[in-house]
Amino acid sequence: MLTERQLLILQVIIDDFIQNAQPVGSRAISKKDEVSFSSATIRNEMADLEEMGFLQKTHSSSGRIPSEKGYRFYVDHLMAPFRLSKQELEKIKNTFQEHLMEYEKVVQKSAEVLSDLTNYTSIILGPEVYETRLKQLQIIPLSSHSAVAILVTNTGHVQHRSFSIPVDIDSSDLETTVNILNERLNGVPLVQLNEKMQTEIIDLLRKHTKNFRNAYEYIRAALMDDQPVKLYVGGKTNIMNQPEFKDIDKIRSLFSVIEEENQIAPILRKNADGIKVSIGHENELEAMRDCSLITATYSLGDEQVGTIALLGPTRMEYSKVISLLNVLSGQMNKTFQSWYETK
Amino acid sequence: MLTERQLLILQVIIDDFIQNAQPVGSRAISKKDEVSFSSATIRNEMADLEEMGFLQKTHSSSGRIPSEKGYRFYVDHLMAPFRLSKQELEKIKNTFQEHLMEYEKVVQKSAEVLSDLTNYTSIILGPEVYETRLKQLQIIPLSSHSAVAILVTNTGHVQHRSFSIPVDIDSSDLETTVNILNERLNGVPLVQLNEKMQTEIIDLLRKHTKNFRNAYEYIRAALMDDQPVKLYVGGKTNIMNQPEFKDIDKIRSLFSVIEEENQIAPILRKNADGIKVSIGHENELEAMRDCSLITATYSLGDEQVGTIALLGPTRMEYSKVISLLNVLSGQMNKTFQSWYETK
DNA sequence: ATTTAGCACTCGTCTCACTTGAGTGCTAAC
DNA sequence: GTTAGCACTCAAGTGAGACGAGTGCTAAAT
Repeated sequence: MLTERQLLILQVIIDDFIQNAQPVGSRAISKKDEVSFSSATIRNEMADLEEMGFLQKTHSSSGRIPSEKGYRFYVDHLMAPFRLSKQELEKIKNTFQEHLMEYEKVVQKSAEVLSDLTNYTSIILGPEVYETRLKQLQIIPLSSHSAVAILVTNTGHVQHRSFSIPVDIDSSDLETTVNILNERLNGVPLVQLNEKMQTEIIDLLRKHTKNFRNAYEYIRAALMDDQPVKLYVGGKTNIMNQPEFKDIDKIRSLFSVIEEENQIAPILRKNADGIKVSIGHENELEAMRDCSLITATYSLGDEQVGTIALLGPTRMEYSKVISLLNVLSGQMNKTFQSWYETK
Repeated sequence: MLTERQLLILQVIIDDFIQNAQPVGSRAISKKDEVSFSSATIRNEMADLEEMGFLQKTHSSSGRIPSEKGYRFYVDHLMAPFRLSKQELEKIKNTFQEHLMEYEKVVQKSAEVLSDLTNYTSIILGPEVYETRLKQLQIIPLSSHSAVAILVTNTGHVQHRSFSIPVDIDSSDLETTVNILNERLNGVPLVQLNEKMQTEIIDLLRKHTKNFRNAYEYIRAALMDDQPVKLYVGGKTNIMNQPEFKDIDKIRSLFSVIEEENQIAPILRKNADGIKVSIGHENELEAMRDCSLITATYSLGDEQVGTIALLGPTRMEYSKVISLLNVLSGQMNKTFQSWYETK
């Protein structure tokens, strides 16, 4: 167990290091107001803390820096709650002021605000589109041999796909198909769409259209194989501001992670409610081994959940970031709830 | 005027430097097969070429590197045409094989292929959406107090906007308005939409709807103030592979340029037909002062024009890039023409 | 009149020894 | 238990020397 004094010293060291990114020496600590014992005493305590794995040295005669275990302890037990400034709260509020009624835009703006207020990189994962429900399906002909299929969900999400119409498809068949689909599939979650089509609609279509298989397949293909996991990223270049990332190779590998949706998306997706902090090697991805990722969730309406995350060095302002994510996800929830209340 | 020998030497130097990114010395040149004179002779010629401004030294006793004037001369007069390899041509073709009928996707793929084949960063500016013509307008209600407005163009481009419906708007008014707009505005270029609405449609609307001003304003606002200059970027991290960009500050400022659509878009937009090469300080933007930007145009249907560009260091494989852009823009033209032929 | 060989000179880069300073660990005194 | 004192460590900075790639110039060769 740690003594009071050790707790204090650990906290001071981590706070200082988060601020200055420099190893913290015993003399520097002894000068702080909240510390009243001599540097020698502190040295002894630091040696103990190091032995316990909370601190480490960059070289044998350097000051201490927090280890990942140290950060973990800090986040779990030590960290003082952060009071966001008036301006910061104001900035967040403003994001939700202009009420454009599209979650895409709100999310994009949120990502920008987050990265702006933190100097880290924000990543927001859009909500699971497949949990949303079909509102309307439409085929709009563009020319004699092409058309665009549009799918609208209850959240106002629009998904579309152009396709060319083979000669053996009758345009009235297409129309009939769409009508039937609209009638029968309204309110069905996108994720069940395929299944429902296969089981319930096919017979109906067979009855009412000449060449049902073709028209049906075309509409299905046009709308189904999209993979709409949208990622919104803000402040990509902020990564480069952090002194721990002055190495180009590190930046490059981090960028690859951020740009590749299928690398980062599953990691963000699998978070339960609340705020989760992943420090250094707690992250799955090799490229993030000296980063911390802090995630929170938000929900759109009743069912669909998205994730907000901030990516920074392990030397992160955990306290501030967590406060920010709390406030922001709360705002998002409130806003979206008011749009999509299902009562 | 330059002598034959000077031309040869200049070409050899630039070719070599483009390959190796190292200052080229007289001895290295004299060893090349196509060069038959001694290093001393070459030194003399190099001194002359430097005096004329085509070459420069990194320090007083270093080999020569091309100046911007040197690159300019190379591009205009010296450069040997590049023969693309079978595999490269194959890769480009494959991009257009799977015929997804959406220019957005084709353009995105093209950007990826370009950056992939060059190790530079590709930037493609989407076509001027406003030159496309309105195909259909739709309002799809989401709930009692919200709806999504969808606009489809003749190119299959879909633009949408959710909005909340104020209580004083009658839903039948909305419907009537949309019907009238569709009837009257089909085929009108988006850029004229606003004007046409103001002049021709307003009277009609006044006649047929109770509270025309509101419904009309809402639809207008919902669809108009989007700014759909889409930028497709491929191979962002390629920038970091170039040895001239091992400085983080340079990378950061370049990234800012690439990410900020309104910085780079106007520059790309203002290109005439054909291929244009901007070397170093010929670029307007400060951040691009040691880059070259090579742009080409493509057209979608008959009127709308977009731009493909490659961004790399001034030490760029001009010859290869120009060949690639030629082939790719040709392919894009061909593909899009077949989709949107207006006969 | 060119072209070339030869040589002195320049400058960046690498290495090595040396210094400095921040910081530690340990011991002995308080 | 706490602190002062001191020897020790190591990173980072500095300056001298060696090296090598490359130049410019001059004088000889073609």
